[in-house]
Amino acid sequence: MEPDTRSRILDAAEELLVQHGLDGTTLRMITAEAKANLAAVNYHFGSKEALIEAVFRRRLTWLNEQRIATLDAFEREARGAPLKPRQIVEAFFGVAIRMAADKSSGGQTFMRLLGRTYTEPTDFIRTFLAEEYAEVIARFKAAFFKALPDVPQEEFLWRFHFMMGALSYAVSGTDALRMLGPIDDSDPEALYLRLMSFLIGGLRAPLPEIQSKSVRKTRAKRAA
Amino acid sequence: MEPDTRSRILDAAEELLVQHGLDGTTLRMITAEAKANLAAVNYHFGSKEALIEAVFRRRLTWLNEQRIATLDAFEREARGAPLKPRQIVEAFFGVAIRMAADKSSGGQTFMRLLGRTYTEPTDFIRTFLAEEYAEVIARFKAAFFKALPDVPQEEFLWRFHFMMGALSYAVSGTDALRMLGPIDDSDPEALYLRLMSFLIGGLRAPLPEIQSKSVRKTRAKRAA
DNA sequence: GCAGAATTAAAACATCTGTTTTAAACTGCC
DNA sequence: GGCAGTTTAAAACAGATGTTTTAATTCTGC
Repeated sequence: MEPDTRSRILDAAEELLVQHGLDGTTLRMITAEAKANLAAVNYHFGSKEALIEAVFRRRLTWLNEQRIATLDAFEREARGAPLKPRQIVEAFFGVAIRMAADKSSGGQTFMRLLGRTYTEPTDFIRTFLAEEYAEVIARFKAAFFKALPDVPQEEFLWRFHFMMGALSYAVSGTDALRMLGPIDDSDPEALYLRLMSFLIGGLRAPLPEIQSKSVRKTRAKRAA
Repeated sequence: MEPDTRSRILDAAEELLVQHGLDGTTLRMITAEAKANLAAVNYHFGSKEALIEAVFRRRLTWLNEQRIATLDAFEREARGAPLKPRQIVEAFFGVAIRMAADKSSGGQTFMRLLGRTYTEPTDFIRTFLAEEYAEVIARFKAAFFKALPDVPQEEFLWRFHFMMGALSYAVSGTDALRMLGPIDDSDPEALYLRLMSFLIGGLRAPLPEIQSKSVRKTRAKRAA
């Protein structure tokens, strides 16, 4: 209860949002948890939407700065040479999962919230995410294309998307995971290693032989 | 408008649920879309929860039957020998993504809904999903352990979880994907090939060297 | 110590939610 | 044709939601 009302509301909102989702979390739940008055949300943030945006911005800005800083460090070290795929994956996904592992700073809660919201954006959160991600995505696309020039752009974008999905589930909490059976998720370092192996394996997998639709049709005809 | 009220409600609900989520979809939205009366939902299904459950059950039961049937076919063909990992991935994830690609039967809508709901289960939907998945998970776990006896169980469960995440994003619609840049998602067959490559690459990646926490501590001490 | 601003508190607002009730319309069957 | 059961229609219900209003309280600079 020590911090000021505004911070208490942010923390409570973050915690509750990851548990109950954007629509499922009410202002009354938040203010009760934060031991603040109901009207305090609209006073400090203006609206529920603005509060949610503030919850995201607080952590996401920092996360993406970390990603870029890590990428910068690797590139400085490489002196113009392409990075190893492993380094790029580390800078983007490794940083994220380390943040998720950081219980003390509340990063765990946030990463679950982010992964959860990513596939179900409300209109206002979608535009917000696009802004917040624009720079970091441009940087990582460039780094990847430089590191793996033989991988077509489109192929890479899909793989990046798949990797985001794996990351999301990795940090999404264990409800879905427990369905698979008894499993230990208490070791964040182990999770980090597991996810990195998986992602790099997927990223470096042999390219599928994709033919354009028109080619497929032509060949099908010829075969017939 | 041709089919009966009950079916119209199911279709409308499925469509709206994937767009607005479980809480974000109201009965009034559903009945308006279905051109039915508000009370028809409670008349035909009893409650909103029961309607949602019906939406899931209608497709999920069929999907999991398909998965098991495909696995059965492969195992019959193998005559007791372990399946190839590629076959098992095909039976579980390939079937799912093919269902998602099937626009005519509404499978596309449903797979997006499923992927979206998987990480944010309400209590009632969590228990429902656990029931509905129990058999199929047991079957696939067994098949995988037989095919890859060198992979520790825990490692495999995590990878399976990651693969579910990749599948989820693969079918989750393209809002998140478009953030990455202009990309063509109109070819379901290409998506299928891409995802399969990625999944198998991740599944067969080198195992990470994970030490137990206690070992890590010991080594850290020794190094100091 | 006090005026003025910033913050908190409490109550009320209109609106929307899922559900229920009541009545009307339809359907199949003798 | 008329009557049972089934389905739709329309209205109303209690409760919850985000927001606003009004008043009290606390904080800040002088």
